[in-house]
Amino acid sequence: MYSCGPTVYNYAHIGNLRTYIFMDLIRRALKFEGYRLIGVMNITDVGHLLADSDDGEDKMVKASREQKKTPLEIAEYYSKIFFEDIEKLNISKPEIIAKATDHIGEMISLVKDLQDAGIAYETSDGIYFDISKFPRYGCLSGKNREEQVAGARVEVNTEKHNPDDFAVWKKADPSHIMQWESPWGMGYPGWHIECSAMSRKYLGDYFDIHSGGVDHIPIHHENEIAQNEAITGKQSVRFWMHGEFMQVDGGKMSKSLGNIYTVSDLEKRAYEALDFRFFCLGAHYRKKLNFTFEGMDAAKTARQRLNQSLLQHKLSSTSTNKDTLDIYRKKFKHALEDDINAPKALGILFDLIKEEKSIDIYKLSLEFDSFLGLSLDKLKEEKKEEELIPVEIKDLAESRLEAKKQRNFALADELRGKINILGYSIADTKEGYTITKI
RNA sequence: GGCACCAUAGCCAAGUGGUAAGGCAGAGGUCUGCAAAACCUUUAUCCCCAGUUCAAAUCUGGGUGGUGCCUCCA
Repeated sequence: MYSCGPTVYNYAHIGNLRTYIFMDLIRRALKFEGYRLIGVMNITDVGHLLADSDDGEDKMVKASREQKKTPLEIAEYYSKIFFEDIEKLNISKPEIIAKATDHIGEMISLVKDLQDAGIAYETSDGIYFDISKFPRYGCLSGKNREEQVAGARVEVNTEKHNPDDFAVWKKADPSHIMQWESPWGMGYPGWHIECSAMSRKYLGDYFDIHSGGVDHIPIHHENEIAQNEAITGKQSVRFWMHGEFMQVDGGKMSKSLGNIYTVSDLEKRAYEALDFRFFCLGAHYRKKLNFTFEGMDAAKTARQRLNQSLLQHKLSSTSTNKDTLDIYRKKFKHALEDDINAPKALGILFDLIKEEKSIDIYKLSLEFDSFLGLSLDKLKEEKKEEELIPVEIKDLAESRLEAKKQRNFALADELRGKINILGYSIADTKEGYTITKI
């Protein structure tokens, strides 16, 4: 399986992350079903152009200029954050992580093969893929090229044989920060070539699954197919799987609207990364999902209750009969097999935990969690903060307990008020009380 | 302008021919001195119109509304 990974020039936002959660769900579903899996994900640290597929500045170069760091520093910094983010989200790391800059040789070699086969040609500014040599071009998106108006928004490059020909290699002028030696002088790869070169290196000419965001269908993946298949003449990818976009407040996410959020933005608002994962699990991957903080609140509460309930199952010594468990197991498996229906699977888990408390249900939930990835095996036993409660507060709580015992509720309520004002809340339990920081 | 997709309770969201999963919120209740938490119960006929069918949220046609893409984007 090959998955389009991040271009590490900025923090990953919740939309990006939804797609990686989607990738993770494919991976987990396959493993749940007992498949062995080799997953490859690229890290794009060069060659991803900003303006359009052939012209404009490289994203890495732009970030490097703006942040006054070298492209390498930019890539390292954002890669690090990316991997921290996906770890928090319980996104399993693909078996092979492939950095574009580590594979320039493979890319050059592929470009050369294309050129030697007469599929790519040289112009004054680079090597271009000739789509007239690949009649199936556009097969993935069903795009009819005749209907597209060439150059409607992009100035037509007169050296190109066809308007949709795209660069597989760009020649660099001496001032360009990132460039490598090649048969065509100094230059750098086109964005699309990296995925072809790296997927072929690790997975061969034909592999099972390729995942990515829906936005990649019309250009990036069409180009990838062209690069992969023009030479071999054979199908390269068995299944293309695309994750739908996330929207925010019913519309597009964009910087100008200020509605792009990162994991740390969510954390600042007191959500855990797993609340976001839970939120994503609530919708099918092929459907747009509307992100709102109301929705995040719902996810957060639901997850808390799920954990709470599971904790009770865990502590139970009762057992559940096998047939009942098997029915749930079967339903859950069926949901996964139905195009990875995570929302349905989640619903089944919620049905399951409503059964009578039993250790078997806890165990089965852990099985389910190997797909859901909600860290159900790491339930918080609470109480951790007990130690951090100031003595002052503890004294007030003790006084309140004493007042309660003497049925002096007026005093008890007054003391509770004081505790609240000091930033703590107190809740009574059978044994006594618990204090938590507000 | 072209191409897609979507439209299910207050909100999010499953459901692709057989009579509406799940979550959040709300309401009622249990528990509690009270409260909080927790737990239990409860809340829809599926945008509109026409058609196909014994049977439609699910299929077809026509509306209406929304979103996305057509340029880099997960």
